[in-house]
Amino acid sequence: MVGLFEMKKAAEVRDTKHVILKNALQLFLKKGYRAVTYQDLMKKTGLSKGAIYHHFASKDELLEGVFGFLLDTTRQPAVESPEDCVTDRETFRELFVRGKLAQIQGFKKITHTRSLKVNRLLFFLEAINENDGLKQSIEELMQEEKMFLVKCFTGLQKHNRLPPGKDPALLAECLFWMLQGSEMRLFVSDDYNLEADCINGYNKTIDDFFAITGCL
Amino acid sequence: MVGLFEMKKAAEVRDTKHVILKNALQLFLKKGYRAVTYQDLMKKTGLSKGAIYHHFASKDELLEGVFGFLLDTTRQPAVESPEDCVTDRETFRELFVRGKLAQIQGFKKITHTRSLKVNRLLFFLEAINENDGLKQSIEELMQEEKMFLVKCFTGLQKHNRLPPGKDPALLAECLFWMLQGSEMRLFVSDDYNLEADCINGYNKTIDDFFAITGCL
Amino acid sequence: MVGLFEMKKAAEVRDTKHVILKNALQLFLKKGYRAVTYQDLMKKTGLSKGAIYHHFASKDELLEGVFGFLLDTTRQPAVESPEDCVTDRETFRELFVRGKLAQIQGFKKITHTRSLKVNRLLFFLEAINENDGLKQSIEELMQEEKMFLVKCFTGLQKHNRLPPGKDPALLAECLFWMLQGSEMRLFVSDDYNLEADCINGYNKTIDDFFAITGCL
Amino acid sequence: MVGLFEMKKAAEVRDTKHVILKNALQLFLKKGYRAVTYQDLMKKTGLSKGAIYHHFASKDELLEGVFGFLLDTTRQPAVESPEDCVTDRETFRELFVRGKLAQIQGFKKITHTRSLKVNRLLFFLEAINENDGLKQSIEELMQEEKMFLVKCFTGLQKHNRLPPGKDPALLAECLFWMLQGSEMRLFVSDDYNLEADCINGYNKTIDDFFAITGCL
DNA sequence: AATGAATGAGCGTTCATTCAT
DNA sequence: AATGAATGAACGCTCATTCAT
Repeated sequence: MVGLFEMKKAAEVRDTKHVILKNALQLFLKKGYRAVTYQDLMKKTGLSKGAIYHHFASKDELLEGVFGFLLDTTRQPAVESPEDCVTDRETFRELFVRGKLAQIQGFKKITHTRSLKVNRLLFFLEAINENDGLKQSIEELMQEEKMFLVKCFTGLQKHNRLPPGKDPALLAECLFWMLQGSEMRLFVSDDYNLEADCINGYNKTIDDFFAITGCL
Repeated sequence: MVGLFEMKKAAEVRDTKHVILKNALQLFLKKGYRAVTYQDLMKKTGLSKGAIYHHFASKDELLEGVFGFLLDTTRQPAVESPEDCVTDRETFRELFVRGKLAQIQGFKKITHTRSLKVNRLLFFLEAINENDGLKQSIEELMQEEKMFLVKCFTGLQKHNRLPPGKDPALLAECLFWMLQGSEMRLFVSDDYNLEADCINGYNKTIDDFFAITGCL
Repeated sequence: MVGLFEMKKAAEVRDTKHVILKNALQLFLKKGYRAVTYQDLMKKTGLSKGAIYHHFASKDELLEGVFGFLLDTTRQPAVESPEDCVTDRETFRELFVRGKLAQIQGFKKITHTRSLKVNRLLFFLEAINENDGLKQSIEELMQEEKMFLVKCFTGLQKHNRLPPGKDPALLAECLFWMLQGSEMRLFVSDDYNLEADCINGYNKTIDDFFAITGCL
Repeated sequence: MVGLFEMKKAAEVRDTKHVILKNALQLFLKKGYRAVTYQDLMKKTGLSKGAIYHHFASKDELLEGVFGFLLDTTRQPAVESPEDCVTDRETFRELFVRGKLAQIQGFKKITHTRSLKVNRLLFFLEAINENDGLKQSIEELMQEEKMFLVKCFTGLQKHNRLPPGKDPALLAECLFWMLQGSEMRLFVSDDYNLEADCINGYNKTIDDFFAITGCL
């Protein structure tokens, strides 16, 4: 039967591509993009150079593929109307942390890694430097996350959880940068347990933020 | 007797070393550490490979030298007792921004550059990755800056500028990460005027922070 | 019984082979033998690598096939007894040019190309270098053409068109090399219109030759 | 003494460069430009890849260097006023053949080779194909040679060695192409003794040409 | 007959480093 | 202190070829 045959072949192709992407991502995160060589890729994937080139015509194309792969596996599905779901600190925290957790778990599933060290940032910056398209993706990703926070704080305002006169948009932006900054801490620290440390970090940042701003 | 001749020679040595450090720093910031080759260094310094190797035995040693050079030229002299000088938002802002401005100007003096793009971060992360000693330096630097902020907020508390019940240490830490995060924005943005954009960024972050926390 | 089905299959085979030969020839003439890759061949033929290898077991075998194909399509049918047909310069010119024209048109039919630049020569020399069999073919071809010219000049002599005492064989050989040489001019020139420039070139060479030798 | 020292160093550099050029030329003539690899060059020169790249930044630059080297070593000094020296066939032949002989001997001195096969032509055509600058050089070279012949035939005309009504420029051009063509014969033939076969070839071509045109 | 995934040798080139001068 | 010729390992990439399907 033709159908089955072709499906099998297509699956194998996807498999090899997937093997390359997964292993390349792990290497890129561990050593940075430039530092990873085809030698490394060959050893890690068990494939020949030619096979990798058969699927990705250049290292840059591989970078794009890996980046897309990382975003696909990592991006949580957009939450519908956070401005309605979020009614207080706990619902906000739950929503936010749940999303991050899903991201981290997707990430762990493909990298089989517990630690990141500085290298996710390094990989991102190299990507930005090498490839203008990827730079855009990263900026869009940041914008998206900021908008999500604005909606959350709009929800909190609707339920009178903000101190009088506080602008939800301003609060959202401040929290966004604080989260960015404190995420850097993870990368600088030696090593960390992804789930525990990361989630704890997010929780602490949210608690601190609510404490210093007087949100409830 | 250390004659004039020896002094002249010593001065020349320091000169050549300085020429190498300055130009290497500019290149590292522009392209990242790994991407800079001895070819680049030769063209920029006008020296031969051998001359550079004469002063720095390897690329890694050069990296350390350049990093130390960057810190030396950049680090502002510690302010004595900020907890006494800082009495309100304006004295805090003035003190903080003055320090940053001094940093930026020292930086400009050696790099002759107005823009940084993403590459300061890239350079730092590469440095962290390549060389454990440098990683420590960076962490110490961050710790130092955090302590400075704690002292400032202690000063503010002494003058009743904090809302009741707010912990100066917590406020300092939150502002620290927010500043880190918002600095990232600069690196992601295409290009920026160091003095104007940077200082504006710091001012805006401080204003926002005082606005959302209710500090005066 | 050789059914319709088998005939159809045989025709298809010949078709595919023909497609490969035709396109390979065009590529070889355009870029030279060594410079043409299977990548190029795939793109031009629309076939897969495997398909090409199915019909030609190696690149060298393909070269032989293409060369034979070029000769087959290009070689004009031998003129019977030129020593009888050629009675003066005009009959000679007509006979010679008609043959060349047939060659060129056969060539155009398979290559769909108006220009050759240096590459026919390049292709021939590469062929000679790579494959001893092909070298022989080329030498035979040249010998054949020389003999044809000898017969023509014999015809001219029979009709008293040669100055007294001139050896038809010597005249033929001289014209042959002059034609070879002046053909080189075409390859060195940037580009040329096959029919017009080529035929004009032959006509001019013949005229010049008759002028300097005093043949009629 | 500084002068001697620097002269020695300069001589060594020139030596290495010369070694590379000489060996590269031999290889290019033997196998063609594309077919020669750095592997070949390393083996033949006894130098490392890096050393070759130190002197020639790319294969194309090496090609240019080799080509210039070939022309330099090969080009005979321009004869002054051939229109005066050439008075009859023998003075013409002597002048022409002497120049060619000098060329061949210069060539032998650098290549230590007796045979060329097809490859000088192949090398030239590849050079034309790869590098537009070289194409120009070759065309200029041909033009130069043609002009030289025109001057020779002008000399012959001045001494009444041409049949009445024969144009010296036309005769020169015809002979030029005949020489080109008959040189091709050498390249197609298996192998040949440079001095003997080449010079014999030129002599024969000249004799034949004088015979068929009636020049004296 | 035809596909295209996979191989592995080898390509031109770059690089940090060494060393005689 | 400084030069720059030379090294050799490794780089990203291309190629003709094989083979299971």
